[in-house]
Amino acid sequence: MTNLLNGLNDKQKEAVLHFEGPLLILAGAGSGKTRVLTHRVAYLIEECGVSPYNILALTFTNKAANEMRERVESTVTYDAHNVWVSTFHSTCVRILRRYIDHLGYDRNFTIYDADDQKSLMKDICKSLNIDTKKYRERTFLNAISRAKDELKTPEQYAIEVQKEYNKKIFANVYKEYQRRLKKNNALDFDDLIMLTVELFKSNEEVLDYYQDRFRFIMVDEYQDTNTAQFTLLSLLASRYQNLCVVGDDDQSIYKFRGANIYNILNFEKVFPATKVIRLEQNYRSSQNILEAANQVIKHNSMRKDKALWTEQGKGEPICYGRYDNEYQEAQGVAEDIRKQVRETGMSYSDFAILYRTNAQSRVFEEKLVFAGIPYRIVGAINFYSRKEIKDILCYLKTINNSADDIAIKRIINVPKRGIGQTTIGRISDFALTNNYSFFEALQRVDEIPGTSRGAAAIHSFVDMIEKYRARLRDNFYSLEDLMNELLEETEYVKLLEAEETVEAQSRLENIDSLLNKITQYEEEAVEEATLDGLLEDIALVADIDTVDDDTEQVLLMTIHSAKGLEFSHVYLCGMEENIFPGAMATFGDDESEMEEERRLCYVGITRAKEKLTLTSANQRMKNGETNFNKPSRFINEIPRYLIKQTYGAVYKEKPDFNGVKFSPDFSKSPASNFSRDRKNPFANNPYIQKGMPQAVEADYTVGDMVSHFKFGQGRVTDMKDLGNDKEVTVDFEGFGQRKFRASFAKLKKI
DNA sequence: CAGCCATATCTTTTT
DNA sequence: GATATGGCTG
Repeated sequence: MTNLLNGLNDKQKEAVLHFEGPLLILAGAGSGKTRVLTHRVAYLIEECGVSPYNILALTFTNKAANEMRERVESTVTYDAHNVWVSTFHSTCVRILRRYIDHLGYDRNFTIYDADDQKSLMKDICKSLNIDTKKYRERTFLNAISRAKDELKTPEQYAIEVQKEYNKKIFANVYKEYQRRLKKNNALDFDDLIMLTVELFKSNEEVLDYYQDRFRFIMVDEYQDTNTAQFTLLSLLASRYQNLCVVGDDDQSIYKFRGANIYNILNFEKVFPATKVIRLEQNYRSSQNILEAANQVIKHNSMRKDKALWTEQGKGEPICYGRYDNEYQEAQGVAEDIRKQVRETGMSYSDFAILYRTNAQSRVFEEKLVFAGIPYRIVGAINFYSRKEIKDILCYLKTINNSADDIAIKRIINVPKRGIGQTTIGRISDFALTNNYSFFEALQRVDEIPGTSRGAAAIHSFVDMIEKYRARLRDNFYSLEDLMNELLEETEYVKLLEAEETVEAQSRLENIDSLLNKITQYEEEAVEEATLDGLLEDIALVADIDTVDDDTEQVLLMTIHSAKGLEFSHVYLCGMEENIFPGAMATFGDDESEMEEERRLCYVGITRAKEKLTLTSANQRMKNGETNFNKPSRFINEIPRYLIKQTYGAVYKEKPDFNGVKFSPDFSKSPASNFSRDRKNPFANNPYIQKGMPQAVEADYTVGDMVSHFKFGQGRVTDMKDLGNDKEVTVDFEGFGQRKFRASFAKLKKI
């Protein structure tokens, strides 16, 4: 008992010692919430006699679940593995695998990822004659996802929007989408939650069983729950009312995914007996970092007022580096990391580079490779969404679930078998009119007119799939053998080997990793290793789940992915208006969007333990356009005395831009906030006087000597007219020939 | 049917 | 810049 409370502060102890009834823990960043949760699990088991079997702990990522499971197992002395620690989605899959037949689905259902959803939506738009130029697939999918977050069925959705004429099409699409999912025996991510709720609501015995099983429920990152998840929790907890949720409204950053902030703000209203405990002492960050975070988040109006404090010292100042462009920014960060590692002996794993959008990772990757720094990019392209991996998984999905049209269509002609778009179209139409699945239509290919050319290939494809199905059904071989034989028979590997390119080589390596994953799954499977178990394992992993904290590598990821993690040194990069906060939040008319961006900034800042570095670039390429953005407003929201502007090398070297001095106020960059496009680079440039001809006038010409701030003196050897600009070629002493845009290079005639 | 090139459009953020 | 689509040719 005593060691359960060792080293905990009074508030933490109070939370750990809470036994029955609803509990809301408002836990600020770094306030030791995981510790509280695990110790409370131990307390319930060891002091209150609760069976581990009756405890459920829910998280959002597998990484968080694994960490909590490990900590529970090392804290609790017996039977800890019986505690159900899992993500919302895995929990629901587990329940649905047992009972989904009550809802008219088959128990070996497939889980669709974003790619599969999009393919399905494409098919639907085609068959409903919807112009995807006018309405993009994503638009529908987003609307459907939001509806499901709110537990709205297609029928309810249709009733709700019947007065809005332009929404009618959405209702139709949603209805068709859901119909096709069911026909394919497939569920999307949102279905996992929504259908579990539906199951509980429609089936008293099932609900009864789980209510009794999960007598004590704990939820991490509660601020990110949506309405469906909240309903799920209320249903489960309604009998015993032992629901303990931990969250921080200041860290709510998933509104776009349907997170409902009122779940946390109104928790006490829904559960009137709630005990509320606030954890405000931070154990993670230095005082300077915490102060910066507090000051930034203070600018939000829609929040529960609170302030984190720490007993730690002030620590290092927050550094701000301002660079000319994103390449210099990345180089500056890479150099800084290398310097720190060399001088202080820190490990590369102590560093994280965080940014707002995945697109920003590319330049960092380039510079880290060049600097020889080991790194790992989290997110961006998930391992399982690589082409070769998806192809092979779709073979497995096809074998597992014959109703999954999307999977079959993806691989029916991969590798090339001479089954083209027209043939697939004919089969698809045939399937639709006769209400067959795509695979059933393939089996009846001889009845379909106009498909004779591909018929032989289709027969052998069908035979192959059926062969694997039969062997798997008869337990003929392991998943590993299955996959090896599949790779052999389809010649997938052979064809890649024949390519002899670097790209093919990396694809082959990825296939090897997938094979390893399969072997590992079979070895570690708790219950029987099955094909749909494997596919589900794969469908529900996020990229962040596979990150190993002990590997010597710098981590690069979005701030969203970094939630829940901590690092000694954090670089928050791309701190510019229109990047962070993003343009959507700035130009939208919804103040709450800006507040969400600010919370995201708060999350980013509070990831840092010892040192925080902010960077911005004056100029940045976005969607093939060069943008000039002001430094982020969030930088200005941090008190100046906390910030040390360090290696803004360019800022020092070039104190002016087109002759206008930089203001000492970070935000008042003269060249701020206009963007230019390729065709008309000066359209929005405030430095081009109105009425002036748009073409750039240069006071030098071929043969003239000019000077450049970096390369020194040189002779102009060529000038090419680009319409609105000129390309100038200069031969420098010592640097050779360089090409410039006259508008950018500030060349002076001498 | 497959492979190549031109073009359009785009970006938040993810289980 | 990168990716997805559409049209053309062999």
